[in-house]
Amino acid sequence: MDAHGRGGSLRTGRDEGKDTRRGPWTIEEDVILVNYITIHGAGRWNLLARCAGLRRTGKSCRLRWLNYLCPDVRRGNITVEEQLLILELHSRWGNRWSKIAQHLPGRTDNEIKNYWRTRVQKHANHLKCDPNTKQFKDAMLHLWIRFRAGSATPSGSHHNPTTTHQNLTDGQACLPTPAHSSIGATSDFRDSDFQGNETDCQVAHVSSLESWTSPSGWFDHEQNWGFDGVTLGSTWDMEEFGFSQQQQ
DNA sequence: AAGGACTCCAACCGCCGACAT
DNA sequence: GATGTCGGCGGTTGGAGTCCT
Repeated sequence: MDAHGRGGSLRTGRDEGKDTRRGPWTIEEDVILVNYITIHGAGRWNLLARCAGLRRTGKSCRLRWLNYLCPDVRRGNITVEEQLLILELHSRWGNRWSKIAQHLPGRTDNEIKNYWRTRVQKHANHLKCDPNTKQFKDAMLHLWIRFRAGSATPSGSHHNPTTTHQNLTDGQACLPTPAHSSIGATSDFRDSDFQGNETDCQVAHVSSLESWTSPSGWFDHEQNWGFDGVTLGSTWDMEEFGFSQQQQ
């Protein structure tokens, strides 16, 4: 247990004026929270915490529900499609995690934030380039293509060529539905993908653009990144990608 | 097999804006 | 307008699990 009282300790809560539990949630607490929200709905978190008999702060209840207990939350690895989308959205909006999360159904801002800090930044450091640069995105694309050139599709076997853009609002991402998602399937780029590939950061080599097919239908027939009516930044269009090809 | 290093992620904190009183 | 409360956000931490030697 640390000085901040993690590990399920109790302390005097400033807000509630009574002992407030902190640290990891127990199954019993989860059950209480889920049952209460099922009956009364979410919101009014401080009141909820008191009425449900949870010795937790409203904030803690909200966080637990939104990041873990909410049935909409997708568990499992972030797919390659999601990784590429996160990369693009982050280059647009920076650390606006909640905004980014809005475009990845079932993913929480906390999860995306963790992913960015633990994986993307590490890979970027490995490649000695900024994760928001075209070079880094090209490297990611390259890896995706290499991955795809192998035996498996990057998102397991859920690629569905009939996937169509849903009726999206401006800037809304076209993502595979959760039903198509490969929960639990390892599909992200691991460290090994980056070993000894520093040159990938300089030039993304695509051997055959003709054979390009979109991950889960993310690229339309004009090879635009999968935003309805919105090409996500010129750095992602195939023309520039072809330019990269010429640079090698 | 052991233990140190590393990775991942759940959960906390502080800050800020919106809203109520 | 001032103050208090609440919800939401981004940054950070540290425990648990995994990997490596």
